[in-house]
Amino acid sequence: MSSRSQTIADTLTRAIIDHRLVPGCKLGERELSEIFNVSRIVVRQALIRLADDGLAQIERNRGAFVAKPSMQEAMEIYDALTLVEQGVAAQLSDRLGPAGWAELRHHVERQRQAVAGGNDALADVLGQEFHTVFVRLSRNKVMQEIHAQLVRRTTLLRSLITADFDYCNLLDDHSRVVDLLEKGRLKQAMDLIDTHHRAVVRGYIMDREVFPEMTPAEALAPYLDGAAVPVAPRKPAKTSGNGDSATHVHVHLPKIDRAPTSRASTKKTNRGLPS
Amino acid sequence: MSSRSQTIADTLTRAIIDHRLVPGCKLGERELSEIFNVSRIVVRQALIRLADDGLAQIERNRGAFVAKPSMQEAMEIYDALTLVEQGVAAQLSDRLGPAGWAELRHHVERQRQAVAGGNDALADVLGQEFHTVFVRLSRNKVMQEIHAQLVRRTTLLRSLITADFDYCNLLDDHSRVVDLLEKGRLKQAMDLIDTHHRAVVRGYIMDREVFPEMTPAEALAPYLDGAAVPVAPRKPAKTSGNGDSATHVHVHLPKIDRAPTSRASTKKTNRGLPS
DNA sequence: AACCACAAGATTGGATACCAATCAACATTT
DNA sequence: AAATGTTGATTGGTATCCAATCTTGTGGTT
Repeated sequence: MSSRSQTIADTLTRAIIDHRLVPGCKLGERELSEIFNVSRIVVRQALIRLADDGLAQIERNRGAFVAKPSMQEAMEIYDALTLVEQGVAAQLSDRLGPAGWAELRHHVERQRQAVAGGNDALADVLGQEFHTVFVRLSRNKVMQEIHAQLVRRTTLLRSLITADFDYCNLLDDHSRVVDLLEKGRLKQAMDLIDTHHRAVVRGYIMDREVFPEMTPAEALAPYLDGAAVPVAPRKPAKTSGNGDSATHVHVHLPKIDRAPTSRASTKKTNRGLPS
Repeated sequence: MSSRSQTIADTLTRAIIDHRLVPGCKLGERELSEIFNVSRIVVRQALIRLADDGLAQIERNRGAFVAKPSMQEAMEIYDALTLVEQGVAAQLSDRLGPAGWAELRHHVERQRQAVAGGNDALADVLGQEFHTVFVRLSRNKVMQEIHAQLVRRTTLLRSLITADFDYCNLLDDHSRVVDLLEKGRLKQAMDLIDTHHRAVVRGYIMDREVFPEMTPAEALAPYLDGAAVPVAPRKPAKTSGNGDSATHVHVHLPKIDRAPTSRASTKKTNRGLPS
């Protein structure tokens, strides 16, 4: 059994990438210690882990908040992710054996069937997973961990932005990347990876503020007893600034202009996560 | 001022990359708390940070030790580093302006002068720094942090292995990488980066055990009062197994075969760090 | 009404003391 | 000598306390 602070950090990480804890949300020590029924010190250790992973930021004497990356940082994260996946692609094009290619194709096929069957939730999960499988085939655990961390941060970003892209065009990218790589057309594959990520980023419109729809206690409740995992807790981001009806609690506001500035033209919200 | 656990983690990191704390060395909570004059809790937080960075490993109910990566992990770290630097090279070849190229050339020139002047210590530092400057020019803080972390881990590796390579051949690699990149010969530059790192790794012979030559208290003493930074505390790795004269304290031994197995043909020890 | 100063409350960072569980090394017994 | 307790040391964790700092609310001033 690993340490308790680790399991709490894992739970918080889970809640963040599930968008149940949104950027800017305050993670108070006392509050969390009551939720998890541990001492404040264990909570603080968990928060240190989160901060090291870039998912939270700790401000001295102010406390910890779910990280709220700037647009600049968002671009950097996607650039880094692109760089890593391109590099892995280059390695795989040399070293990957038949079994590896088969696994990639199998995965793509499973996702295609999910899409065909209308199972959007599964398709989303598989789409996310593709990148993970891709990197795992490099058989480099260090690289895997770096990649996983970047993926978590991109997932965090998605609750801060409003997606606005042509979703369907992204569906075939995975398949084409595998094709290109296996045929040895590395350059084209790398370009496609770049385009793939750029297509996601370009559609992003970073909203000024995001309002939590529940308290940390409510957000974390589903994870506590190790019971049912919530299937699709994500809702489309509310971008209208005056939607102040619900309990907008515990959000850290810079106390300046919470004016309604973002009227995103939401062709398609990021309910379905890009992959 | 940042938190105390952060400064302690920084100090320990420093001591590790300076090879004053060697892999396997036990980092006891009570001992460190007395050294730094803080409570055990702060020390534990610092150790969590170190473990997250891959510089320490915490074993449940056993304590924290300076990380002792396997040969496999060492290869993976170098592969990851290669991948990152190749990716940065690809980005720079597109995006870097004249000022950037000038900075790189200036840096190489400074190192060359240091070598010419016989200032080996400075040359080593500059050689290490080149990679950092290189990545910084990508203007991607996320990538910088990932790279810095990998560099720290490679530095850690160097106290676990015995270098055995032709040192002089590496000296010009930096200059040639800059040349190739500026001329747009990206592929060759990337190959050279790969070769550069491979040349380092291939010369490595991983020793079975490494014995600390001082207690953590002695190792950390120079950093405590923020006073003099030790210039070159590094000694060539002792590889003869029966050199059991000094105080081999606090090392974590698996209790099996501490037999003298490594008789490295040390053409040139890694007193001067490869860069 | 806007604005500044100041006091009160809340939160964090940290110290200390204490306890249970576990591990390691030693001592004992066979 | 090997197996088996026993004991001490270390870790993981809790509870309590305290100082420093931040936030907030209050009240006076313009």
